[in-house]
Amino acid sequence: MKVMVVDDHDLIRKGIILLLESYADIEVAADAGDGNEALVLAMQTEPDVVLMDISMPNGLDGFTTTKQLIQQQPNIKVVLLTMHDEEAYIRQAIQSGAHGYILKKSQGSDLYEAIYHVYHGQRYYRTDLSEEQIEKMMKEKEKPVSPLTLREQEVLRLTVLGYTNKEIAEKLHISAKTVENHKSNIMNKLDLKQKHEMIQYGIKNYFSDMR
Amino acid sequence: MKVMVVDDHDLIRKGIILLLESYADIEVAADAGDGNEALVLAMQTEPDVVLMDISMPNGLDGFTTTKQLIQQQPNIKVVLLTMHDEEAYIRQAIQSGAHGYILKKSQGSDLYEAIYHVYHGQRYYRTDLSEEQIEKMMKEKEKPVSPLTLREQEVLRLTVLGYTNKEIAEKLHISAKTVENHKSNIMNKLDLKQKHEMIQYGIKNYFSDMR
DNA sequence: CAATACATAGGGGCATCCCCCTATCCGTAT
DNA sequence: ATACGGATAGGGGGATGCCCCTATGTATTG
Repeated sequence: MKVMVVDDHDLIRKGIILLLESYADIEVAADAGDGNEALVLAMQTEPDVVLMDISMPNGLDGFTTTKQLIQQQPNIKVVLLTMHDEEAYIRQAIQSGAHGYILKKSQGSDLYEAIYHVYHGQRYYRTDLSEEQIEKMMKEKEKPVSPLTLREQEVLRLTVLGYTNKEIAEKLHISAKTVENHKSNIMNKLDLKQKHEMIQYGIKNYFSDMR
Repeated sequence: MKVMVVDDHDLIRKGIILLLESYADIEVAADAGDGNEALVLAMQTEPDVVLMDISMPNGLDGFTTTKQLIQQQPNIKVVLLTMHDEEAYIRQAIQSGAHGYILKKSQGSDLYEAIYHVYHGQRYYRTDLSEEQIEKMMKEKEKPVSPLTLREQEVLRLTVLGYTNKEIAEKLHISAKTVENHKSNIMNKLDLKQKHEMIQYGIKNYFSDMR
């Protein structure tokens, strides 16, 4: 099985490569430090399976890269690797088309298991969520990850970062009044009464891998 | 050199162990998944060098564990491993007494370098900060990590979480006016002009490993 | 075709925040 | 002893935010 490893942390990537190479039937064909590099190297080396971290820099995160990779090489299998075990992450993983999902805290043998299963065309999601929940999410492929619209998400993100309505309005090229409306719609949709509930919802859902 | 590896992510830990074992003069004597386990195993196996992640669960993070480890075994050397390259982290590392500091994004060879140097009694801090800045921080061992007072830090933290002045005042049992004053003092101290700069400073310094 | 969702924008009004002051009390350091 | 930093609190005024309302254009969907 030809595997490519994608992770922006050099040290971690090297360690994972050694882990993979300890299996006789795995060959690490390439490794990349970001999404763009991954797309290029996948074309050149044509790996069977790509093992990819979700948190990556330069705007091209693991989800986005997975989508593009599968579009580019439809037969490629992708296993996402992350420390996050939250519904929003798993839903995004499913919607990105990833074939596998494993946690950094999981056992070393899960890594091989995941690659083996997806190589043979099987799905492999190892999370704390139940198989039923995963199945349900697979059937809801079109359901938005967030109850908020894209615009509302942008407004919320900028609000968490402390920008005033006026500043947000300038950034998004709309009027401050519209920003107010978006905020008010967010509060209604999520059935929130106080500003701090909205901020904390935003932090939890859009900044959980802040760094 | 007998080395112990401490990281709560099993997969990452196993990878790093393989990386270390590829060096002939390094022997991985033990590995631990949290701070408590690390303290116990360090007693039992007496490693020369401990390579430890900073972000760890159960309240006992890398800094705290380092302090306790050095108190328990004064001849032990600790190398901290993290993805954070920010002044606050490095200052805390210095104050915890850690002998080395390397980033997950750094090169594989830095890992060996760090262990080799601290084993031979030298300090090894590989960050984007200049050697002068590190030297300065070493001389300021007692200086608080934050330029803000404890009260200001509390106010900032609650502000980031979206609480209004009135709500913060109630939580801290002070008047809303005093909260305003603290905020204004924060802005002056940090030489900030806009609210979002303060919020983002707060996020960076008090919520960087949110999850 | 009608209904719905989404993004846009404004009016009016009240609450809150932010900024520039002044002020007191306490503890520590020079 | 005096000076300084830290925490507390208030006045006044202008800016901003938030809430309730109305309104329009577009796109999608039943």
